[in-house]
Amino acid sequence: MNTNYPSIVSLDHESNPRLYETSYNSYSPYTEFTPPTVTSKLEAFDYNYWPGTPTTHNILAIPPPLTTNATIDQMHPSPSTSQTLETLAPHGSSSVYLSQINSTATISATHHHHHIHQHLHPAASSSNDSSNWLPPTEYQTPDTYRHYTYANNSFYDQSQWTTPTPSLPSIKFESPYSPQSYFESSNNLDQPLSDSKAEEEPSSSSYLKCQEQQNWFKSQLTPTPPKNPANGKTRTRDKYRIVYTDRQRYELENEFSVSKYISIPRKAALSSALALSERQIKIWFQNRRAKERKLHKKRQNICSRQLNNSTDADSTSDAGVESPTYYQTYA
DNA sequence: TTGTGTTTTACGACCTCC
DNA sequence: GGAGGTCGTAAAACACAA
Repeated sequence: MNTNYPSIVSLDHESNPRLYETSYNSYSPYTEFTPPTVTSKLEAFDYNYWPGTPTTHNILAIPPPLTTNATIDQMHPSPSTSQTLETLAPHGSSSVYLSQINSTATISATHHHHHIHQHLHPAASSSNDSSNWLPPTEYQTPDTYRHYTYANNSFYDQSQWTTPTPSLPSIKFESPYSPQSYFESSNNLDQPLSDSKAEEEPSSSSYLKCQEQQNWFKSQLTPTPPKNPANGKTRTRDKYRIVYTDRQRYELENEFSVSKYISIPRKAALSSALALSERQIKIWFQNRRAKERKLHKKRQNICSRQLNNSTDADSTSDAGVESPTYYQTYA
């Protein structure tokens, strides 16, 4: 079976482009991990591909409306619009329907993940409120496509960008985060294509635009930097701490939901995938466990108060997070 | 807008384990 | 001794009521 999958690299078509962080905030609160409702899927189009290093990802993919020949993912059929939802699974990975992003969406990708998305709808005032969604006829076709061929359970990149359709207005991705000078030197996340593919790229405006988009996306992997990252210290007078992007938090939370203690290989993988140092990953997990303990303690206090239990001597236990055995005595 | 409380990064002190 | 754990805390970022 051969199916052309449209892989879209698009500009956000909204007049006020929303950043990745905003969208995640709106339907997938990383702090609580409440699975988003089914309806929220219609707020965004996501396209994903994996040309690099190992990582784990959650993916949402909804095809553009013109892709009538797209295969519908049988595992996650759309509840309302049977022809428009699909999941995309290049290179043996799988992607998911957003409503399941926190339950069954953990994906072991074999390659680095780059992610560019397009909002198809204005944000719903609530996740169940579809009254202000744009109708499908209002979807905008992205200006460039890249086709994959699906065969033998794999996707094969045909390595050709479509000719841009009438150019979109020039949209500058002026993220408030990540000055270019910072992320340019930070890592190798600007390798969205395999080496062999890169030299095949036409030096067209669409390709340059694509690169610009990838740079923008890369900025979403890069936290607000310290003023002077070169000195090796992040706690400076200028910048006491940086703020992680929602995607970084999301991936960290995802990992935390799998295990409260991160393994060394996973730490290295996350460090690479999220453009954070291993020390930052380690400390994030330490802080996250502390938060868990704090929340658990609070819940316990409430519970014990409700039970009017006067014997509260044991209420300081750390049951929220199970420590490694050799730390339990210390704790 | 401002004041205030909470959450998020980041670290030091101190500890255990290997 | 080094890595990584908890605990406590600083300060930035954020949320929100007034």
